[in-house]
Amino acid sequence: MVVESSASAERQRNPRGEGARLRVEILAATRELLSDGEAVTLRSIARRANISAPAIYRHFADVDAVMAAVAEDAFAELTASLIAGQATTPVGHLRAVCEAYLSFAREKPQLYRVMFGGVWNAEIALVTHPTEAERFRELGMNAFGVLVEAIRLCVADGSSASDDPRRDAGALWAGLHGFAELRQTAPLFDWPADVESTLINSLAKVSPSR
Amino acid sequence: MVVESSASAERQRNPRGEGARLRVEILAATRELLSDGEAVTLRSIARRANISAPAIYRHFADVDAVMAAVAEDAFAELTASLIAGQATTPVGHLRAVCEAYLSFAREKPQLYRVMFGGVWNAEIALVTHPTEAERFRELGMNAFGVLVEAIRLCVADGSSASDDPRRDAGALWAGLHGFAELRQTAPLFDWPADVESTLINSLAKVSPSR
DNA sequence: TGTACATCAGTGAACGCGCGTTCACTGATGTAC
DNA sequence: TGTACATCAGTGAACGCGCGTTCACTGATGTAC
Repeated sequence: MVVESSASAERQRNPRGEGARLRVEILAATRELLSDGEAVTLRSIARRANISAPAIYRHFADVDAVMAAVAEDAFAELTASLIAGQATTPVGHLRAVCEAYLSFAREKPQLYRVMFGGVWNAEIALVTHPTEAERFRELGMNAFGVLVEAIRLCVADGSSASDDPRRDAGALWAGLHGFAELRQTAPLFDWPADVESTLINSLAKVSPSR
Repeated sequence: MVVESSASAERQRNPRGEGARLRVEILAATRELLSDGEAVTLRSIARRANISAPAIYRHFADVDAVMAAVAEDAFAELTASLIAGQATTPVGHLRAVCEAYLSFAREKPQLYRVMFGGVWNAEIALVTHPTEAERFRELGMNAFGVLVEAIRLCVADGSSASDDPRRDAGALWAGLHGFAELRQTAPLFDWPADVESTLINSLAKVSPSR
């Protein structure tokens, strides 16, 4: 049984200038709900963060604003994880980037869906929050740029036959996204073991390794 | 203003043996909500179908059962549309299949998401409705089989260099799905015009046409 | 140094809403005699 | 042929719930004098 009013007994208020601390606690609580696969509502966030529901309004305009902040952090994490790998060759780097992308999607599926899965309806957001939509486009382009650059390095190196890295990176992104999502959505489908390498080899036009 | 109780004034009850008629009206109402982008709830379905909410229970166990029936119909439609095209060559057929897939996803995005988008959480359904999950696997396999067969025909014809049509069809499905979804989710991304043909040419290993 | 006060982080009660689900019912229609 | 009755498609009121949002408030803490 959840007793919402017990919050005050367990929390102690943040000191004066540091109300911003609650902001990060709210975001952390939202992430927890997502990773536990639970429903994200303003009230469920408040319960997780052990605060009363109205306290969220001091930090966010509404529940969409919370989700936007979560998504923004997630984009930064994704981009960081894409470039985190160490590789000795351009092709090795490209493979590491793709693997990092799929790992992110597999390990944080709900978070991934907030970013790319249309949970947060893009078409509506485009109309109602044009500034935010543009911000996410930029964040997405940062991540996409890593992929384009990885292919470009392979081309420069002679290991990719791509004649249009941006187009091929777009197709590869589609392939990785589709694979990441369908693996979740259609787990009963008997996925061939080498779909990932097939996507990379065919779309980035590199030769199979080993 | 919606007056729910006016339903009886406008509808006339189905005759005795034909209560099943309401079943198809319920499914049609659900499809309308989806294509209008409105929320699908038991009550919203009832409002659309111009019946009272409890009337749905005579035909479906719950709202999930309605969605399952909608998805089932949609799979049949998708498979039918994939094989509807007339083509003179195997490669032409393959391209027509892929185009039909993307058209379905573009023209009925919400319906497509019910089938593949994880709106209807696959992992949970797997546990709670194992029989239904298996049923959907079969329906999905029917559609997928069209793609595999299209590549096989190209191989037989000498126009595809695929050495594993099932694997390449899996990768192509991922690519088409990812492209279909991201085009919706990330409309601000400046998609290259030829992503579709790049996916087909590279993953089905056929040479560019014209 | 002591005290009055402004600030501000957060609470708790309350609201109206739409939801899924239940229940007893209604009333037209087909059927049995 | 007429009538009583069973069937059955669908209604309408009611329930408890969780939701987002509002509002007046509380009470600890830093600051001004």
